Amino acid sequence: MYLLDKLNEKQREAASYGKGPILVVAGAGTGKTRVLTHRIAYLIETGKAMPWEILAITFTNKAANEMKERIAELIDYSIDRMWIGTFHSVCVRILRKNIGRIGYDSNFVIYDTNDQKILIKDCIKELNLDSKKYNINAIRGMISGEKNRRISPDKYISEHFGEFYKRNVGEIYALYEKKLKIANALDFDDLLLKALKILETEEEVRKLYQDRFKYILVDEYQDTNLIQYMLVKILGQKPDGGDNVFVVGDEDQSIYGWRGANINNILNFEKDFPGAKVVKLEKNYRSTNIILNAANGVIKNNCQRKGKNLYTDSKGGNLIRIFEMDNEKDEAFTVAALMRKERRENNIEYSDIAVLYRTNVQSRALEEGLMREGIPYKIVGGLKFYERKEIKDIMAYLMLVYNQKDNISFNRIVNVPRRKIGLKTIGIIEDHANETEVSKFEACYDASELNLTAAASKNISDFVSMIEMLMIKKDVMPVSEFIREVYETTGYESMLFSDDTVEGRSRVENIEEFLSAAKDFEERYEENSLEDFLAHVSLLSDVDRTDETQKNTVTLMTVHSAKGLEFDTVFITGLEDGIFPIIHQDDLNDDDLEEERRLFYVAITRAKRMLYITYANDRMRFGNHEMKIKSRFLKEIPDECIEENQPDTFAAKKIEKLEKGKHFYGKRHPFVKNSFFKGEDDIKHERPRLKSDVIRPGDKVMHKAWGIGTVVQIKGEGNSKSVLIAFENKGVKNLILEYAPIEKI
DNA sequence: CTTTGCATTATTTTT
DNA sequence: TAATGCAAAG
Repeated sequence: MYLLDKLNEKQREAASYGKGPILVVAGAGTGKTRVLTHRIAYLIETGKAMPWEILAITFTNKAANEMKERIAELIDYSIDRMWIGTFHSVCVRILRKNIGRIGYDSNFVIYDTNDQKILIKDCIKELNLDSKKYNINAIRGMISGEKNRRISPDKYISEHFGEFYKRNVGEIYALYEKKLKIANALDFDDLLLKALKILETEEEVRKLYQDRFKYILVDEYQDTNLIQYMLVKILGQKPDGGDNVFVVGDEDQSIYGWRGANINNILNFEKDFPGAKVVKLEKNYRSTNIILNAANGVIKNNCQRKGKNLYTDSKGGNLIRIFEMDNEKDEAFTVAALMRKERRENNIEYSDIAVLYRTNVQSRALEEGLMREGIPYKIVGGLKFYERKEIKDIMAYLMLVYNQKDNISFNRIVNVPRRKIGLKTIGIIEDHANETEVSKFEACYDASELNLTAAASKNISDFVSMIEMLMIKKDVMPVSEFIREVYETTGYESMLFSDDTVEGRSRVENIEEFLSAAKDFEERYEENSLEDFLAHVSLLSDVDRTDETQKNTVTLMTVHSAKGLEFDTVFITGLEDGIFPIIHQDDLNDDDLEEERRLFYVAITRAKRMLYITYANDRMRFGNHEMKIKSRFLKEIPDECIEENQPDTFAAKKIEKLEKGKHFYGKRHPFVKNSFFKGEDDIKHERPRLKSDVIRPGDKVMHKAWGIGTVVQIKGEGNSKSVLIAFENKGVKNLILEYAPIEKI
């Protein structure tokens, strides 16, 4: 069939497989997305399924969108009614329709990690427990873990009744669940759990979806957890008794064990789904032979794997260059210098370059280095737009208007902007809410009967009427307009406008950006109600959130975020023992080490052509200098793939210069040169020069000495290109483009 | 009721 | 280092 012509034999075998369970073991870069999209297209084109009879589950929304686009190119049918999304978004869809059956209202809200923590904190306080001994993050993790093992609070308490600490954790867990229920809210785990529960207990619903989804496809199967496995299992069951699931994954890329993902889901697939077919894709189309050999050399040290060896037709490739650096600032500088070199010598666009690291904190030093060096970059997951206060506040308004039981959102905004509703007023409301077992907003209706001052009572009722007005408006306005309405009528806008600081202004800008994101959402999706928007925003992953409009910038991200992506040139930074592999508290068990190794394997296999690895001898952590030794993983890369380097001459010269120079900064350790880039003058003349193609007559430029000017004319070619610039008050100057300290503005 | 300042503590990875 | 929390003062 022509559709499958472009696939290799193995890929075709997988894509055209008939009914029954099948596992496609797809190594990195072996074309698994291709197989998935072609299989879906194949099922539709051959009449085996209609678009709405297909359910495809991806790891991120971005992956889902890309898959939709690719499928749309392959087939003539409309894909609108095809379900493609993450486990979480698919479950939300199921829940909106059916959650009434298990005692929730269909207008539930989704609580993110941050909301969870607030809730847990409230629980600890309410139970009069010592907040020092009960660590919120740890407890959040424990609750999530128990939920995913389907252990109820009661069960947990009875299992640990003799253990004081754990019993109390159980009490926190119980209260946490109760509070969620009162708020008609679900956390991330609940989205999957409640959907599963409905499918298990409601036969009608189960039959409906089992019937509807004739074919189920799951990507990144190695990162599914117990609940996700059960969802796949139950949805995949067909009337004829067979399981109809098509899963794609790679045990060597299982990197979410800490989140409950179970590598055994993929390792035991054939046991779990009797009669399963297994197809292995081992031919790699992404990386050079050298990079593949390095990756194979590393991953073969793992035991938890079925074993496979990636190969490629392409021969050779560039050696992997490994750099030993003094500290993280040098590391950043060297990365920047090498990037510029790649661009200059190999014509590599910045957008084809990625810098990967193990932990998010490492991005800071890199960011500073790139900024100083004038290399455009974007950070995935770094500064979280949707976690900024102003965005969370507006979101809280939206959530409260949507679901008046949402106590977390209520707390967030009752008094923002100031409405003279203080802690004691809220306390009284809260007590009343607890007594009568209603939400705080609902408790506000009784404000006049409570022991409040007249003023407080009035303030509360004004607040209530404002929210009620918005509740009416939400149904008659498009989301983006409605959000603006909220922004204005709640007084949030005037609050921001009255703040004249830089911070205040950037908040206004952020809100504007948020509004345009809402507008964009409204135009892009057909299901674009407030409800859809709220779910959409809650379920965005870091990769989904990154600004795609910024072109030609390098990308900085964690290795986790890089899963599924590829770049021409990749830098893996911080290859130090204790950082990568990360060691938490002195212990690193074998399972953890294997996961770290898989993570390193994922990092290596992101690179298509060129791979750089760096490590620093001294890294600043918690404001202290720490001595580091190079990662044990580096020894696992076969020698013949590596070229060990000192920083290249460009950087080395610079370091030398600074060493004997006067730039010794740092308050606590004056003897360590830790502010490498503070030497402004040294940097300035090595800044990237303006490329002639980015500057045109009419452009405004900033010159270091002469200030702002306008480009009049560009003369000459190549290196000798010169530019005529008219400066304000300084006359017209002729400058050699290559050396001129000018920046476009 | 709000703001300020000092002290403490946290860093894996994220839907 | 930077973010958060708590106490004290305005």
